[in-house]
Amino acid sequence: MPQLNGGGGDDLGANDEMISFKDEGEQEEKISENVSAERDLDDLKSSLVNESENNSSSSDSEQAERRPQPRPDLDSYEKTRDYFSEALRRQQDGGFFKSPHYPGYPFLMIPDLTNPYLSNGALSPSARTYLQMKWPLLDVPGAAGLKDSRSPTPGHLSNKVPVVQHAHHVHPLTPLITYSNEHFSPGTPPSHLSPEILDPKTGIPRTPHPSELSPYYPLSPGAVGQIPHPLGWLVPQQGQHMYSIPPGGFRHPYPALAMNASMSSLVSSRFSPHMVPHHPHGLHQTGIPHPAIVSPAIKQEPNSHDNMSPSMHSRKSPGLAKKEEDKKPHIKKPLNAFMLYMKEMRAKVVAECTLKESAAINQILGRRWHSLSREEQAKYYELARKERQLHSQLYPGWSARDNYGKRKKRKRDNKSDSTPEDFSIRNKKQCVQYLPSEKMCDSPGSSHGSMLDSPATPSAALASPAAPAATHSEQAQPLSLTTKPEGRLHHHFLTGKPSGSASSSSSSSSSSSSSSHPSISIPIGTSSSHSSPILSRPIPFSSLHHSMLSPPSPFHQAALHSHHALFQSQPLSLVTKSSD
DNA sequence: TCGCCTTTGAAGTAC
DNA sequence: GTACTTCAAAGGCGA
Repeated sequence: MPQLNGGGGDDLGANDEMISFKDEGEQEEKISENVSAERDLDDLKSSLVNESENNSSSSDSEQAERRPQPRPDLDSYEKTRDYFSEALRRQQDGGFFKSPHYPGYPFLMIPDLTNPYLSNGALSPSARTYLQMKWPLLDVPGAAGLKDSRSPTPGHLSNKVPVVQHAHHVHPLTPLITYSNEHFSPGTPPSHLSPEILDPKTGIPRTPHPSELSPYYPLSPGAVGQIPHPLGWLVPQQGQHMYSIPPGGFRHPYPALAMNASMSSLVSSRFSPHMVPHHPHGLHQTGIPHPAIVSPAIKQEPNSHDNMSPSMHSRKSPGLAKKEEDKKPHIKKPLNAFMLYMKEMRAKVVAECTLKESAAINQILGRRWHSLSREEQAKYYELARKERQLHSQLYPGWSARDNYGKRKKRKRDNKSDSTPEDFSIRNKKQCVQYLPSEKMCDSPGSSHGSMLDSPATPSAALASPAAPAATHSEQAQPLSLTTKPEGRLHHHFLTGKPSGSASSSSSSSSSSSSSSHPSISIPIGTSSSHSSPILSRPIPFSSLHHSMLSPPSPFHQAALHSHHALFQSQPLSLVTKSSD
């Protein structure tokens, strides 16, 4: 499969071309991409991306200092991730701006990321090498150093690692999740935390092995953000976090994780009072704060005194509960595969097309997502899966339901209650597309849609890289043409759920609706597609870069070909919205 | 200032 | 089991 580059490369994220941003490009383009175009593009992207990124972060040092950081502690692991990914990317590519598969998840690219540690608990050579390569500036201890987790890195730093990572199973997301933002719980980190560290797999508390403590967190990203650091450019720029920690971060169930930039102070005073987890009710055995925790302040007020978990709140009396509900930290949902992908690729897309509107960008990303190879998607699914796992571990009692109604107003509620007339009106309103019609921007890829639906075992899918394109085409059920766009309203309408298809992610018991990728729902003429790629506001196509439109990748072509019979007449337009 | 727009996926509710 | 809803990120834009 052309898109697959050496499996090994994958792991390291070296195969930049897997999904070249310009996948539309044919080989010739690819060649050029790799050479001059890439350079140009890199320059362009770098400048653009940096510009945008730096705008927000402008110089880390500067911003870190002047920016009011209302919640310095809440460093987004995401931003951190981005920074590091970028840094890593540059480091790895020698300055070239390539697109790793997981820029945001550099560690995920560690070969055998699932087990970077040797049986004896020591970091595996490969992992170590990886770390050193990826985080050279982070002072990754050498073999010996790694073992001595305490020496290079403060004990307080080390203790957070285990929180996220299990002894023998380093969570790929660990690095992302700025548990670094975490705080260290005071005192005797290891000893005190050890009992709280749960083995992700077993759920049994375990004592972190020294070797697993510091290696990945020689420096907490968050801390980096605050400390003038040579890695300034690595420091998270936008103060946003994927999972921010509530101001009272340490009061929430997972105080230990709350460490972050603000924690810089920690560096000096590790045991600042607020850092000490109150851990009142033993909400969480792990005492792990998670970036997903967002204080209501983020969107509301950061004053929550209680760090009670939602579940805790639920136990309170209605009135009180409601009141506290406003204060309680908002634990965000873990990002799904697409979201992860979006976060990673958004900057690139923005850089390439200069588009700023997320709606348009998301359309592009959505198409590109479909154009991703199975393996590539699998990686994101895997990441998402792990993130969910981690999230569930961190917030055992959390439920997506907890966030229901948190939003001020549900967008487009009309969806459910809209009448046909409404649709009609809406359709008229949406007569303009953000993106050009399928012809222009739609890629066949979009037609075949995601090949994987949260595969239960993405890794398994990956495990068989040998799978020929044909296989892909088979699995890649083109059909996701689906329509998610239309799907919103009736996406199940034709859904033929993939029987057992690639189905479902491990957790995907619910992959239900969305997992119906393979479903063949051709929205032709369906007016219901309010979620079609059609936007009310037009975006000049001129602003779109050709590369942004998902191009037919070989894989897509294969898929299309195999399904030609089915789709020949339906090239896939994502949506043929009946706008008339 | 707030909500919508858009995307996919996960998880929830409702039937 | 199916269908539908909500939320997750993002940032420009309209009201």
